[in-house]
Amino acid sequence: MSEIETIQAYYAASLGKDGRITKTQRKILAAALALFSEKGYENVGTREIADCAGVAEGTLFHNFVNKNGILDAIMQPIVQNILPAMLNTLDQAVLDQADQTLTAFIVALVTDRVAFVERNQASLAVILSQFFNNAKDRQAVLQMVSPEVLKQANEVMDRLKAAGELVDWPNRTILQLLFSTLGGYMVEAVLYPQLTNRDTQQTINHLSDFLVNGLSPRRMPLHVD
Amino acid sequence: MSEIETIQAYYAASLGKDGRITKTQRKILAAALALFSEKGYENVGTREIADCAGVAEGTLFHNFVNKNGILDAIMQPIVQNILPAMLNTLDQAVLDQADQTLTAFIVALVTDRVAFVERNQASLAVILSQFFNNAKDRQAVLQMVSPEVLKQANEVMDRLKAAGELVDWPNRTILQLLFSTLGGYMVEAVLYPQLTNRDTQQTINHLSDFLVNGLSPRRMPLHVD
Amino acid sequence: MSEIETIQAYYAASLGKDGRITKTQRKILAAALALFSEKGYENVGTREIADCAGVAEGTLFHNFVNKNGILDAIMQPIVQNILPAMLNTLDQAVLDQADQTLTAFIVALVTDRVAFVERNQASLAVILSQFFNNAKDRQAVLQMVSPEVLKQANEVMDRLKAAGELVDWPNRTILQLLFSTLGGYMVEAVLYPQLTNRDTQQTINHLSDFLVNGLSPRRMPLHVD
Amino acid sequence: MSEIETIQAYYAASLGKDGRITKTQRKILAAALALFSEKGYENVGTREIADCAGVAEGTLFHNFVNKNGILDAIMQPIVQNILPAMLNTLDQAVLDQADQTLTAFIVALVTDRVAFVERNQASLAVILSQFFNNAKDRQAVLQMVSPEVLKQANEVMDRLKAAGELVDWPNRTILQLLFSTLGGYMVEAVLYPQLTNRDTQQTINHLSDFLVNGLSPRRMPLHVD
DNA sequence: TATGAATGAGCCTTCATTCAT
DNA sequence: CATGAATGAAGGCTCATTCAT
Repeated sequence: MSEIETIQAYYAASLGKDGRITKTQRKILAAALALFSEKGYENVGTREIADCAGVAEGTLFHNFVNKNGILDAIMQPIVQNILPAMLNTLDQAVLDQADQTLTAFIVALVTDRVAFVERNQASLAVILSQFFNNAKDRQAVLQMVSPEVLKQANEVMDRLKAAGELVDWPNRTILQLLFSTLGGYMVEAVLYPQLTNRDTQQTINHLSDFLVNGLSPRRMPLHVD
Repeated sequence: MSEIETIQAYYAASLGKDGRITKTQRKILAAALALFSEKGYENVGTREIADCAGVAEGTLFHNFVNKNGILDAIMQPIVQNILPAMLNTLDQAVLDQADQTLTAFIVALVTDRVAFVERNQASLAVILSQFFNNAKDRQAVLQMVSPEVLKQANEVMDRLKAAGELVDWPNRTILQLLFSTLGGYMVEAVLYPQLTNRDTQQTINHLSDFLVNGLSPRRMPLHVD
Repeated sequence: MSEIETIQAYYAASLGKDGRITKTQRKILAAALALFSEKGYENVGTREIADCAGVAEGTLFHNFVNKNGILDAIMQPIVQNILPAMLNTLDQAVLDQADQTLTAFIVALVTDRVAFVERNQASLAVILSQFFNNAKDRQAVLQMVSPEVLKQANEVMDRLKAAGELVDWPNRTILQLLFSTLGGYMVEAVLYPQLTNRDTQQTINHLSDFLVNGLSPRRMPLHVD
Repeated sequence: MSEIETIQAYYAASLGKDGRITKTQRKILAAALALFSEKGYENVGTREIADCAGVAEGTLFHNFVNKNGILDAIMQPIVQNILPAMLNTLDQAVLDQADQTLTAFIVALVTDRVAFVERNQASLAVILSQFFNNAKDRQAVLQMVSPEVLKQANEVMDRLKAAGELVDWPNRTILQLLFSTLGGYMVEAVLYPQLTNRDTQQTINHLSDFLVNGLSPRRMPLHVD
């Protein structure tokens, strides 16, 4: 599991490394995160952010060039970490175990991601919103995901298929089903935190069970007339 | 399956009934739909819509009161039809068959929804965007889904559970997994139509297979250490 | 006292003469009068007038050319009658009496005007508003007062001065003081009808007494150090 | 007499105290005052004000929040000073003299107000216009006059009545007649400055004479048949 | 004559951004 | 570095007016 899983932690860590993130910047990012996740990027003004952060409006532009720069600073760390961290989890789950089962693998993944979502609700809400908001922003989000990461993902899936633990569908299809299930959970957790099942362990069980059954190799194929 | 599944068809039908939707209104809605789905609601000006529709700016307000009125006119028919149509499909699938199997049920549902998504890409993109954009709009979207519909959904699931065809989890959980899988497909199809698998039948097979395996009653429960 | 002292009466009379004012026009004028007097000409839209009158918006322009045409139709009758009627009153008061006293004169005038104001509150509110609203409208109001009328006013005052009943100041000054006193009453009555003294007779007495004492010829001039 | 009797002087004074009124604000207020008094608040656009003041349109809103904020900034100082200053004049006139006569009192008041009007023509035109324009604005104007001021006014009048110098009518009636006479003068001076008698001293004499005679206690009441 | 959909100029206001202090 | 007054383009919306029906 990646060590840095929260926005705050991320910036704290960056600060520790080379002091790039100042106290002023953190105040601004915290204010912007709260406002963006509540009202949407387009519906929050720079004045509002400045007021809420307790700084002057000009300070925003000194530190982040653009209003969009603030958004980037919020999204980047998450987007750049979410997938690598996920893959790392997969990898560890497979490598650490003597017998590489889909079950162990899925459970590890789900457990990891559920925890991640619970820790980064606000940022994820912003990212989701941006992702769906318009074609240009969507491109930007996707380009943050490096091709390197996809290669790793394919390797993991191929290994499981070779072990007879994963259904023999295209990796792309499997990835999409995986993302759908985890994404569906994320959406509910992020948008309706108060409605979501509080019993985290049960949630993990259901998601895992569903995925394992859905993605195990079939003994007999589905018959459609 | 509902007869009216496309925005255009919907308005045409309304027009046939009582002439409520005029030619002008349709021109505006078509222009707005194209622009909103491409650039996002907030990034499209009323002037732009008017130009693109070939009418004066004032005409927008004459016909839809608000910029937001245009959005509503785009979203309402879809939102109010998407879930009822889905349930209707479920119901028919269960009732029409002598032996009520989960397979028949899921296949019918998936087939129906895949077709629906392919026919309403643009509108769905707008709805997705709005849904994630901010808390207030999200509320509006959800309130368009009547409680009546949820009651019907529960009845269908209860019937399948009684027949020993559906895993014995809370309906809420099952519904969420169902939505996740279909939603994940929808998101891909809507946002990246050019990347999506063109082989519709195969897509339906994979989604159905995944869901049937994932939601069938377990012979032996998942074992977690 | 002039026979036509109310807007409604005026239009009814016009209608009787040559049928110029139709039922539609009266509905429009009634609605416009109510709205203008409450919210001010600029703050009332043509749509609002049309709705309130129960006609289509286009009908307003068929009947009155302009939004301004409606205003004119409301103001004209009052403005063109207010001064002539006033002078007529003065004249009658002076001519009817064997001994032409200022008292009889003032009492007649005040009685007449108080009654007039009480009958035409709404229209007067509109006229007042327009009068003060901007220089151009003010010009328009004043040009509705014909020079003929002013000549008559001067004749009346000269006659009273000759009879030793009126202070020997310029007619302009006397007229202004007269208007001030009556105007002040009018403003209060028109703008705060609920606050105004309900005892009409006492009001008349005070106004008359004040004017008679103020405008009688002085036995000894005011001494200022 | 209050020391601050002109808009310009007022703002200059405020500026002196704590620098609240900036040069930019004064430019805007001057431009707005000129335009409002000429064409009426509703008929002046914010663009026009900005152009005329030599600033950007946004600057208006930066400094006064609203178009209405500009109006308030013009009206407030006058409205809040006009009545207090008037009462102060009354008070001084009565207290300063050994023998408290109505004459001295009225002359002081009239002299003071005539001077005030001549100095604040433009602002008064705006205030008059607003006052008559619609019910809501009228309320706003009246609420600017504190009840404290009315109490003082009553005290002054009671003192003069006790000294046998003032007619024994309700204070409300006396106040209304006083306001009518001064208001009538003001209206003429404000709306038709070029028509108004330039001989200020004579104007003061006529107004004073008229008021003193009109408001002195009667030796014999007016007889009406 | 009456209608009301269509018009488009103009309105007030918001907002990200700049820059002198 | 931080400030916040100034900017002006762009925004949504109102409104009197026109005109085909």
